Amino acid sequence: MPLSDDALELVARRFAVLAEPMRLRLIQALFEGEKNVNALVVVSGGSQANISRHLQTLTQAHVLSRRKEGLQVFYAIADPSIYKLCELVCGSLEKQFTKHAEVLGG
Amino acid sequence: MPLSDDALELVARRFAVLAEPMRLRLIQALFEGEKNVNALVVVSGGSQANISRHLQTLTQAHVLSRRKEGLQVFYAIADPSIYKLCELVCGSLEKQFTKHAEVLGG
DNA sequence: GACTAATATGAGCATATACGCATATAGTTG
DNA sequence: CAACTATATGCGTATATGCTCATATTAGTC
Repeated sequence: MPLSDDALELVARRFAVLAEPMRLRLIQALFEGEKNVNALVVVSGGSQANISRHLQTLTQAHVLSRRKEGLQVFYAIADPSIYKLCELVCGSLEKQFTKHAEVLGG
Repeated sequence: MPLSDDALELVARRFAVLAEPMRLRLIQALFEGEKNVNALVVVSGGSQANISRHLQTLTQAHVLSRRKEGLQVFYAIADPSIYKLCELVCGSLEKQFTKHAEVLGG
């Protein structure tokens, strides 16, 4: 059964949220566990403003969760499917390169 | 071990390729099996030019394969991980809505 | 070779969004 | 309340990309 137009839009938006290197870097950093904004700024190498915006995007998409504690805000992976998504894509890309290497190697 | 910047770019691009509703519609149509461009134009409801462009994007990303047969060009799913990717995202979105419904329902 | 059919592509436009800069808001401490 | 810290946001700009229209290319047919 095909997905409706609305469903396709949602799925597309979901992928779009994951389609930015900086956001992937943040997600990757959070694989280690919950972190506050400043820690994410440091580890990602981005500007505070930009990181804040990306975190907002990820949170609105329910990829991350947000927890306020005094002055700080802690973010964490909220959607466990993210782990498998990233694994799948990485695996697929690896296969692609392996094939490429085989072709190049003869 | 964190991914390199280059790897993150590749993963992001991979997600970006899947971040368009029209491309998802094409992929979904191809779940049934190989189809030529015209069939995809009809089923997707898009213009011939636009569909051709999207097919190019998907092929360059190695998501689809391309087979020429006379005047026609047949496209098919080349990367099997696409199935699981879509399943994962759909499942995750369903969970989100279920949760939402629970909250709304009390 | 002229004509037709199937697909691809060039050009231009409209929209989305990532980023930087500056500033606003929320919370803490003196 | 003033000063400070941590995070968020308004605004402008640059870039990317999806779409359309027209046309090019490729391949088959008479």
